[in-house]
Amino acid sequence: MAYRRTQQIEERLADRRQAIVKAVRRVAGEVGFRDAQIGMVAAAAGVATGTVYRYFPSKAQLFAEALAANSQHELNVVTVIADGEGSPMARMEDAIRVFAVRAVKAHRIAYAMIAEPVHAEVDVTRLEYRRAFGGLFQRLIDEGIAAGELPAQDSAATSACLFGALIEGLIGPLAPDTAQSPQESGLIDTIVAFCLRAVGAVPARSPGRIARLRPISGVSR
Amino acid sequence: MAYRRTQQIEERLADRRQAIVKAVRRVAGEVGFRDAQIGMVAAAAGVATGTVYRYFPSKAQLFAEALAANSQHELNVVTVIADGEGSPMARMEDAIRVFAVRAVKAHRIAYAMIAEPVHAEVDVTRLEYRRAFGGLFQRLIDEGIAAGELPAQDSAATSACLFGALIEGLIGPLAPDTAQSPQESGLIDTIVAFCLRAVGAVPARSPGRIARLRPISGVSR
DNA sequence: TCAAGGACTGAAATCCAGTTCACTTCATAT
DNA sequence: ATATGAAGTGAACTGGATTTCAGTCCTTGA
Repeated sequence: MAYRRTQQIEERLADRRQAIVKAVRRVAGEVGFRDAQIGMVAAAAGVATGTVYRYFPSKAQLFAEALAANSQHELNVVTVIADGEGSPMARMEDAIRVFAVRAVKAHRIAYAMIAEPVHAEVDVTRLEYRRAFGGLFQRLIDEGIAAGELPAQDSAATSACLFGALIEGLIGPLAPDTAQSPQESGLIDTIVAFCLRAVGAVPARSPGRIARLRPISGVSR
Repeated sequence: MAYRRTQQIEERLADRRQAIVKAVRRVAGEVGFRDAQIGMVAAAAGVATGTVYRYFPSKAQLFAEALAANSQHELNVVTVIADGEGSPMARMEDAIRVFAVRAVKAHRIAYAMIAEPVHAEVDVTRLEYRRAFGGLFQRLIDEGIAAGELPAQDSAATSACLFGALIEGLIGPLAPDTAQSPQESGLIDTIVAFCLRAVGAVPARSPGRIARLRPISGVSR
C-alpha cells in the first residue's frame, strides 16, 4: 500500500466540497438556478465538470444541499431574533425587519433560494425551509394571541400569507429593485408596517428601531 | 388553381388553434407545466405532434399564449368587480374574495399559471399579468386612500405584498389543501380579513357577502 | 372525376444539459 | 526513486424532449 487518506487530503476534500457548494450559491446569485449548469458551477469552483460528481451524486442533490445550507443560515439568524427577549410583537417586528433587510441586500440570491423555479427534487428541500419559516412566524402569532396582543385568528393561514407578502414585496418580480439603498427607500418600513397591520397588531413603535440593535452574535456570515 | 381558403377552412383552423391552447390548459391543470409535453398536448387536442407546430412556432410560445389567455380571463373577472360600484374597500374585498374563490377552486391550474417553473420565455408573459394584477390592486388602494378609507401608504409596495399574501395563502405550498370545500374551511374569510387589515382598512362588513352577489355577467367561463 | 395546393402526420433528426469513464495527475509509503 | 491507489479531468455518451419534414390525406374548383 502506498496511498493513505492523510489529514491533509481529508481537509482538501472537505474544502473542495465546500467550495463547490459555495460556487452554486455564487452562480445562482448571478444567473439564477435556471441557468446554473454543472459546468458553470464547476468552473466557478475551479474544478472540472467530472469532479463535481466525485462529491455529489447529482445536480439535484448538490443544489438541494446548497439551498439547505443557505436557508438554514437565514433561518438561524431569524430564529435568534424570534426567540429573543421582548413582547411577541416586538420580536415579530424585529424578525421581519431582519429578514427583510437581508433579503433585499441579496436580492438575486434570495429570489433563487426562495422563489425561483427549480427541479422537483430541490423543491422538496425548499419546502422544508418554507415550512420552517412559516412555523416560526406562526409561533410568534400564537404567542401574540396568547399575550392578548393580537386578535384570535387562524395562525397557520395567516403566517403563510405573511410569508408570501414578505417574499413578493421584497424579492418578487413586482418588488422595486432597491439593492443599492434599501434602507433609504422606505420599502422595508412599508413592508414591516404591512405585516404588523395584517396580523392585527396595534402600531406602537417607531420604525427603524432594529438599526440600533447591536449585531447578532454567532450567526453573521 | 383548385385550393382556396374557404370560410369553412378558416373556421376549422381557428377552432383547432383554440383547441390546442385549451389542451395546454387542461394538461397543465392535470400534470402541471413541468410534465406537459408537446405530445401530450397534441393528444389532448386530438391532433398529431407535428400539427401543433403548424399553429405555434415553439412550445414556449404556445405555453405563453395559453398562460396569457387564462390570465387575461381571470384579470377580466376581477377587473369587472374592481371597476364596479361601491366604496373602494367594498370593491377590494369583493375582488379579493372572487380571486380567492376561483384560485382555490382551480388550485392546480392556478399554481401552474402563477408559480410553477416554466421556460424563461413563458415567464415574461407571466410577469406581465402579475403586473396587471398588482396594478389593479394598487389602483384600489389609491382610491381607498383618496376616499379616506385607508391611511397613506406606498401603494405599489403594498399591492405587491397583497398579491404575494394571496398567492401564498391560497395556492402556495404552505396553503392547506381545501379543494374539496373551500367555502366551509374559512380559509378565504381568513385571507380576506388578512388582506383588509394589511392595507389598513377598518373591518366593517360581515364575511361571506360575495356569496350573495348575483353572477358576474359577461365574464364567466 | 381529377388536378392542385395546403393541412396533417408521426417517425426521425436534432438539441441540450446531466452524467459517465478511460485516462492522467498527484500524494504517499516503501 | 518508484509503486500504489485515489483524486481529478473533460471529451464522449445518454436520454428525453423539442422540432423538422417527406409523404399522405383533404378540400376545393374546373
